[in-house]
Amino acid sequence: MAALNTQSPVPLYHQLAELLQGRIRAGEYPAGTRIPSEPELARTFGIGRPTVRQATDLLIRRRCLERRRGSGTFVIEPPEQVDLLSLAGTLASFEKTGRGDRSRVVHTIVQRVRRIRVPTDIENPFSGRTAWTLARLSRVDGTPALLESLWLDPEHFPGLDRMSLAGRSLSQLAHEHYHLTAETADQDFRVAVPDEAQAELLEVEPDHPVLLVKRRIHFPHARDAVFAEMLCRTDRLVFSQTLGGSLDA
Amino acid sequence: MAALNTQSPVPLYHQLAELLQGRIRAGEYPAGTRIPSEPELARTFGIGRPTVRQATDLLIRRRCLERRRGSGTFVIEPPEQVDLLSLAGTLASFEKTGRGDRSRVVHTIVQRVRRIRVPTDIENPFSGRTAWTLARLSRVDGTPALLESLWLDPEHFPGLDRMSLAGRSLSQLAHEHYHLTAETADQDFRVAVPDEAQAELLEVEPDHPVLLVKRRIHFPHARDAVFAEMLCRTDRLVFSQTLGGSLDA
DNA sequence: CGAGCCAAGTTGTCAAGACAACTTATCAAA
DNA sequence: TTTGATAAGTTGTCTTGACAACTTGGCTCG
Repeated sequence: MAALNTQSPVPLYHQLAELLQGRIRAGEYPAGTRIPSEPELARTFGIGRPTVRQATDLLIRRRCLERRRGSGTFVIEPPEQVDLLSLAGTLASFEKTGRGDRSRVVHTIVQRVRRIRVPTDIENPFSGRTAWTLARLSRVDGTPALLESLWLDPEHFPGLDRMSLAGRSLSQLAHEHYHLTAETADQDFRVAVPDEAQAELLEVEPDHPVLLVKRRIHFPHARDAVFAEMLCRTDRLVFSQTLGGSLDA
Repeated sequence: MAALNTQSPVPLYHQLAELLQGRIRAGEYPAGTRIPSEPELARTFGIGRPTVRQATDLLIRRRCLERRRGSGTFVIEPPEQVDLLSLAGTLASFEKTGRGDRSRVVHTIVQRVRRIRVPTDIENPFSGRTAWTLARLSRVDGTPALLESLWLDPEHFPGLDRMSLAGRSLSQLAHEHYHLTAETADQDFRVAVPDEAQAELLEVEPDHPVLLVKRRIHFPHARDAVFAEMLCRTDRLVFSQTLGGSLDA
C-alpha cells in the first residue's frame, strides 16, 4: 500500500487527496461507491482524522466526492463541466442531453500550431505580440458547425509546436505538460457575420449570421494566457454550458 | 458585542461566518482591510481556533475573504459575478470594462408580474403548467438592447405578484423574501430571429438576427425554479460573463 | 541615513479526543 | 410478514494544544 511521506514539504492532506483521486481515476473506487471511512483512513495512514477531512474536503470542492452523514463518503459521477480550453465539453454535453437525435457524430480537424505575430485587434490580448495559434473545425453529422481559432502565450506554453495534439484535449495537454489548469475565463457573445474564408469553411452563405464567442482564459499567475474565438452555426449546434456551482456546501 | 449562541442548532462556525459577513456588508470591515486574527476571534467569541477557521473557510469560498500567510485575513473586493437572475450584472460589467464609451445609460422597464398557464414549449420547464411571468426591456443610451422574459415557479415564489419589484433586483428579492439563492444554471446560446412583437420592442427589422439565450436556474432543492429567455441586440450590447473560479485555492 | 537582522504576530499544518446527529442493518415483537 | 426498537457505524461539530512557515515592522549596527 502506498504511504504518505511525512518529510515531504507537500502537506499530508494534499498527498492523501492526490492518492485518493488517483485511486478514483484508476477505477479502484468507482463512481457511486463508498470510500473507507474517515477513522479507517486515519488509522491506515497513521494520521489524524482532521487531516483526512482536510483531504476529502479538497476532493469535495473538486466535485470528486460527496459526504453523506451517517452513511459515508462517496465517489460521485464527474459532473459535466465546461472545458474552458475547448468546446469539446460543450459538444459532448449537448449530445448527452440530446435534445433531438443523440446519434450525432462530431469530428474535428485540427490545424497545426504556428507561431505568428498577431495583427492589431483590440479584443485580442495578444494583439501586436507573437503567439502560438491554431484553428479547429468541428463537424456534426458531416456538416461543419464550429470553427475555433486559438491563441496561446508562448511564454507559458514553450515548445507547443513540437507537441502532438492528436487524441488529446488541449486541457489535458496544458495540465500534463505545463501543469497549468484554467482558473477562470471571461467570455462574451454576439451575433456576427463570418468573413469569406470562414463562411466557406462553415459552408454557409457569406451573409448568414452565426454566433461569435470570444473567450479569455486565465491561469494561476497567468492572466489571458489563452484567447479563443469561436464561430458557431447554431442551426446545427446549440452552444450550451453550466454556470455556477454552489460556493457553500 | 454580538455573541454566539451555543444552544442554537446552527453550528457555531456558521453563526460566526454570518456575523462576519454582516460586519463586512455593514462596512465595519471595508474591502482591503484586515479582520481580527484567528486567535483573537477565538478569544473574543470563546471558541476554538479551528472553529474560527471553519467560519473563515466559508467566507473564503464565498469570495468574501482572503488569507495571507504571515500577514492576516483580509476582506476582498466582491468580484464581478454573473447574476443568474438577471443580466443586470452583465450589463454593469460591460460598462465597467468599458470597451468603448463608458457613459452608457441603462434603463429598464419591468412589466408587472402575471400568473399564466404556460403554452406547450419543449424548452420551457414550465410548459403546460402555471407560472409567474414577467418581461423586462432594457435600453442602452435610449436604444432597446435587451428583452428578457422570465418564468418563476409559483410554489417557490408564493405571492410574487404582491411584491414590489421596483428598485430591487430579483436576486435580492429571492434572497430576502424567499431565502433562495441561485445555485447553478444551464444556459444555451443561439442566433434567432425575433417575432413581430419582439422586433417591435427591440426596434429592429423582423429579419434582424439577435442573440437568444435560454437559461434554467436551479436553487437548492428546487431545480428549474426559474426559466429565462433573453433576446439581445449584440450590435448595441455585448453579452459577457465570467466563468469558473478555482475549485482549489 | 541605510541595510540587514531579529522578534512578534499571523496563518498553515497536524494531533488526539470527545460528543452529537444521522443512517443503516439487524433483530425482536406484534 | 410487517413494524418498530436497537445498536453499530459514519459524518458533523468543536476543543485544546503544538510547531512550522511566512510577513511585517522595528531595532541595531555599520
